[in-house]
Order: sequence, then C-alpha cells, then structure tokens
Amino acid sequence: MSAKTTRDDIVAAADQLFYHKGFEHTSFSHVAEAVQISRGNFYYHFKTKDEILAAVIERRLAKTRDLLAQWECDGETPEARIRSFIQILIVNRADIKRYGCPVGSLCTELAKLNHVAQADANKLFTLFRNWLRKQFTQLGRKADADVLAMHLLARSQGVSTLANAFHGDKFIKREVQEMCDWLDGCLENTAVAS
Amino acid sequence: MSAKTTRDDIVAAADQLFYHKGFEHTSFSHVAEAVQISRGNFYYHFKTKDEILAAVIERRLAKTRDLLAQWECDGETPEARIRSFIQILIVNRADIKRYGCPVGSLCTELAKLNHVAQADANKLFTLFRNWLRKQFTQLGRKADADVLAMHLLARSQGVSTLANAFHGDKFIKREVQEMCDWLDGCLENTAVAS
DNA sequence: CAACATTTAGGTCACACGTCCTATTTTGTC
DNA sequence: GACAAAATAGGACGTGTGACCTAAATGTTG
Repeated sequence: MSAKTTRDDIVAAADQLFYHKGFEHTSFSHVAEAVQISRGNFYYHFKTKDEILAAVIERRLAKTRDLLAQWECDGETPEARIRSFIQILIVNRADIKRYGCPVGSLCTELAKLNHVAQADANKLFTLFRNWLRKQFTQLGRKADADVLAMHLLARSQGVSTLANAFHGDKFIKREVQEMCDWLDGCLENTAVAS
Repeated sequence: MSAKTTRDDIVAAADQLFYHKGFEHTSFSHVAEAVQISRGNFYYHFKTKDEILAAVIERRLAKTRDLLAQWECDGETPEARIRSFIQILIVNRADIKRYGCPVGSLCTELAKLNHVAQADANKLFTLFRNWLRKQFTQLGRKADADVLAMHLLARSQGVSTLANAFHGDKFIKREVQEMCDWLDGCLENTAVAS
C-alpha cells in the first residue's frame, strides 16, 4: 500500500480520460491538467504514453478482478452472480450511454491502431469470459460453459454499443430483462438434462 | 452519373482507411498516398477533414441502402431477408475479425470525439434498424417489430466486437447459427399467436 | 545542518497534422 | 489555336503532440 498518490492520480485520471475521450484523443496536457501537475513532471513517472496505457490496463484488470471477486462473495448462487454481471448494464447505464463499454471501446480502438497493448486490453475480456465460464460450469453447464459465457459477453457488448448510439434507457432495461430470462432458460435446460 | 473519379477515389480510400485505422488516426497524407495524389490537391475537393467524413458517411449510407434494397429483392420471405442480414457476419468475417463492425466502430469513435457527424453516423444504424423492423412487421410481429430489430442489431454488434478481440471463426459461426435459431423461434411464436 | 535522493516545474525539440496559398498543368469551349 | 475554367502539385504556416532535458524544490537520512 505505497502512498504514491501522484502516480496513482495520473493513472486514475488517464483511465477516466481514455474512457471518455479515447486513448489517442487524450493528450498529456489533458491528463496533466486533470491531475494538476506540470506536463514535464509525469515523464518522471512514465517514460512514454504507452507506459501509461499499460498502467491503466493493469489498473482496470485489478479493479475487474476485485469486482468479480466481490460478486463471487455477494452472489449466493451462480445464477445470482451472473445476474450481477448482467446488471452492470443498468448500474453503469449513464456512463454506457455516453461513452459505451470501457472494455469494448478500448479494445476496438487499440485494434485499429495496431497497438502493442492490444493483447493486454483483451485480457479484460478474458477475465470476464473465464469468470462467466466458471459460473456456468457451477450451474451444471460444464460442456458449453464457454459458449454461454461468450454469448452473454457478446450480448452485453452489443447492448453497450447500441445504447451509446441511441441513448435508449428503455432499450437497456428491456435487453437486460431478456438476458435474465435467457439465464432462466439456461437453468431449465439444466434441470431437464439432469 | 458524373465521372468525378478523383473525388470518388478520395472518398472510397478514406472510407476504407477510416474503417481500418479509425477516423482520427487517418491523416490526409494517408489518404493522399492511397489515392496517389498530392496532399494539397484534395483541398480542392474537400475543404476540411469533416467534409470528407461527411462524404464517407453519405457514401456508406448509399451503399447500405443499396444493400438493403438488394436483400429485399433477393429474399423471397421476410425471414430469408433477415437471414441475409445475419449472414453478413459470415460474409465479412475476415474484415470483422480484423477491424470490427464499420458502423459500430465509427459511431463509437465519433461519440468519444463528441464529433458533429455523430448523428449522421448513427443514421447507418437507423437504416438497418428500420429495415429490420419492416421485415419483422411483415413477419407478423408488428407490435414488437422494433424491439426485435434492436435485439438483432445488438447481437450482431456484440459478435463483431468480440470477434474483433478474439479473432474466433467458430465463435462467429456459432452465434450466427444461434441467431438463425432465434429467428425461427420468432416464427413459431407468430404461428402460436395467430 | 549537510549531503543526498526523490519529486516537481517549465522550457525546448522535432515532428506530424490540418489548413491554406499559389504556381502549374490539364481540360473544355468557342 | 486562344482563352477561361477546372484540376493538380507542392510548399508554407501555425498548432498541438510526444518526448526529452535541466534546474529548482522537497523530502530523507546521517
């Protein structure tokens, strides 16, 4: 728990700005202004912009791991935990409508830039994917757990993208409801199969 | 049918580059090099970069209208036409794996840039949305046609985003199959309801 | 207090970008 | 063939960017 507040402040500000404005469109000046330090200063903390990006991704990975662990504690059942995942679309819907999904939009941007950190950013997706797969496995769908995980991931991505374009609140809620219904369907299939 | 080949060449090249590299990351030099003309030249055709973007969006709108009209001719039934829409994920899968969805990635980028052309880019989504709604209406699902249209749009968006991140061919094919199955389910519901 | 490492500020640099301008060439028309 | 219009080439300008550098300030330790 080192109190490297300045470095942490930079990463936190960059994290938010990368989400709001995109990686490329965010300049050092923007970050410096947000953190209230001089431009030249954070070349002491980061030598290149890519280093900041790497730190931001690392930060997001850590926060995501914490979030998933939290859901694992909170959720009594696998389906309740998966429902937590689905509900982030509701919880974060204000940001999603304005900026889309933080994971999806970053990965898409880095893909177009052919950026080195592309693989690292994709780890964010993998984190959710593996976690969901684990839940579906515990749900008794071991054989197609990964298929179900990717399916749910894809649907939440699609909802984010369209919510960002159309700013529809009702749309999000409706799709979330449908995903929950779909999840119930997964349970019934399990019941039938067993 | 004016033969403004140079202008058309510029728009075509910009269209592809915006898709491959993103709008912001594409510079005049890139476009000029692709079209094999001098930088200064296409300030004769376009005064600003935003004008090129507007032309690119207009071009995409026109091409999309043509495509949708084509599907309307080809498809004997509404479900066959909708299946044409689903199948673009297969047809364009090579590009999608590399660059994602042209519509979704552009809209996402412009949203982050707070770009003026944001609303125009969203018209691309609206084009598909309205067309799909029309098909679902003809399918006998008039009441929830728009809901179904948005749902399908969202799912194809999600598949594009994840295919771009994971480059999975099997994933695309599986999700396409599931969307076709879902479409069959829509038909059954209609049959039951009628 | 002195010596030192850590951290910060601010200036500079080269470069690429969007934009603009002006010659030059090409094309079209009488 | 003459002349205007359209089209092209290539350079110039200002700005913002990522990157680098050095000096000052701050904190730490003996």
